Amino acid sequence: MAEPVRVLIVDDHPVVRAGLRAMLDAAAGITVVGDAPNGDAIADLVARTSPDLVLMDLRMGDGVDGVEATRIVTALPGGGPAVLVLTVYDTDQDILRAIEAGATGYLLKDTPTDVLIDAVHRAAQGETVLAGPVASRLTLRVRSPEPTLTGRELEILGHLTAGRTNRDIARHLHISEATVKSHLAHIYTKLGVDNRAAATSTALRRGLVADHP
Amino acid sequence: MAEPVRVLIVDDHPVVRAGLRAMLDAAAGITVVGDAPNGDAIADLVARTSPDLVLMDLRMGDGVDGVEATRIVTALPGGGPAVLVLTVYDTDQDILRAIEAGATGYLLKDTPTDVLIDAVHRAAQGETVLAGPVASRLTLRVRSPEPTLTGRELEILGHLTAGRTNRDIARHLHISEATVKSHLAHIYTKLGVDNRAAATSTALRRGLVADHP
DNA sequence: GCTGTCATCGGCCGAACGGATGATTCGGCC
DNA sequence: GGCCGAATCATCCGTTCGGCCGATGACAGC
Repeated sequence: MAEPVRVLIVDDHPVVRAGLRAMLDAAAGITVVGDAPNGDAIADLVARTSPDLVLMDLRMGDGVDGVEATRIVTALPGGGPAVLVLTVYDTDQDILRAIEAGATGYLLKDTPTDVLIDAVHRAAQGETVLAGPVASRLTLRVRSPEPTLTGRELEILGHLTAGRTNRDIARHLHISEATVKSHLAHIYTKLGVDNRAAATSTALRRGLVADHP
Repeated sequence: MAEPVRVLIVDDHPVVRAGLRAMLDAAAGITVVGDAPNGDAIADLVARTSPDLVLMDLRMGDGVDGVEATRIVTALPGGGPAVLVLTVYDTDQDILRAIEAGATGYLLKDTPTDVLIDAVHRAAQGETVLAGPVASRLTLRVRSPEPTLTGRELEILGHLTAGRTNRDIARHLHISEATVKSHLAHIYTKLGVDNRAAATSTALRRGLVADHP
C-alpha cells in the first residue's frame, strides 16, 4: 500500500462522524482528510481535500432524504472520488436511486469494523461494494423485478396515504373520479394489494411516498 | 470532579460505539468502562463494570424495538446506574415507554458533542436530560394529551394496517363485524382521522403497530 | 351502590369503494 | 405507419365502509 486511501466523511451525526474517524484512522492505509455534517459545501470540500472516497450517510437531517444524497453524488465530477453510502435503512427505494445515481457502494451502519475497512479499500479502487442484505435484495429484484409506479401513480398514492377519498384526490388533481379509480386499480395490481389501507401500508413501508405529511 | 463518570455503552452499531467511545474518552471526567452490541448480558456487564451511567441505543437490531430497551431499563437494579437513551428517532411512542420505564434521559443522535458530554454528566447525577424536540413534544403532550388506544383497539389497528376488511378482522378475532366497526369508530376518533387509509398512515408514522408484517 | 371504561353486539342508510370492461388521446419507438 | 404504455374518462354493479342510534355485561375505583 504505497499511498493511504484519502477519505472524506459526510454525516450529520457527530457521533457517527467521530466513530468513523476513530475506526478509519486506526486502520492501516486509510487517512481521514475531513468531515462535514451535510453536503452543502461538498464540491468545495472535495476540491480542497481531494479524497479518494466520500463516505456519506444517506439520510441527512429529518426532512432531507435520498434525493439530497443523489444530488450530492451527481454533483461530484465524473472522474472524482468514489462514493460509499452508509445508512441504517435497508428498506428504502432511495438505496436504488443512490446507486443508480452513481454511488460506488452501499453499506448498513451495523457493518462490523473489519468489513467496513475492507469496503473502504475496495470502493476506493472503484469496486462495487454492497451490504449482504442489499445485495441479495437487488438480486431478488432482478429475478422478479418489482413493478415501477409511474409518476402519476405515485402522486395518487401520496394523496391516498394522506387519507383522502377518491373524490378529494380527483379534485386536487383536476381529473375525474373515474381516472383516480383507474390509477388506483393499477397501483393495487403493482403493489399486490386490493384495498387502500394495504396500499398505504405498503407505500409507507417501501418508502414510496414521503414519511411526513 | 473527584471521580470520573463511569459510562457503559450499548449500541448495535460498531460505528456508533466507536464514535461514542472516542467522544467520551476525549472528554474530561468521563471514563468508558465497556460497551456491548446489545442488552443480552446487560445485568452481568453492569455488575462487572459498575457504571454510573448506561448510554444505550433505543433501536437495537431490526426486529427489536423499544420493548427491548424497556426490558433492559427495567432489568437494572433500582439503585443502579442512570440510563441515557440515544436514538435517531424522535417520532416514536417507544420514547415515552422508555422514559416511563425509568430512563433518565433521552437524546437524539445528531446531538452536538458538547451537549452530549454535558448530558452525560448531568444524567449521571440523576438529572433528567431531554433533547429539545423531545422535551417540547412532551410538553405539548401534557397540554393536549394524546388519547391512548386500548389493547383491543391496537389489535384491531394491526389488522387494519395489514389491509384486512372488517369482516376478515372479525373472523380473525372471533367477534362480530359490528364490534369491529365499533372499535374502528373509537380508533378514528382517537387518531383524529375518518377513514382506514388515514388511520393506517397515522398508525405507521406514530409507531403504534409493528413496522413489519 | 354509583360511575366510568372497556368490550361486545345490533340495525339502518347513504356514501364510498373495487372490479370489470371498454374507449380515447397522446407521445415515444422501431 | 403501426404498436404500446400512460393518462384520461365513462358506466354498471355488488360490496364495503362509516356514521348514528342504542344496548348489554364485566370490572375497577370511589
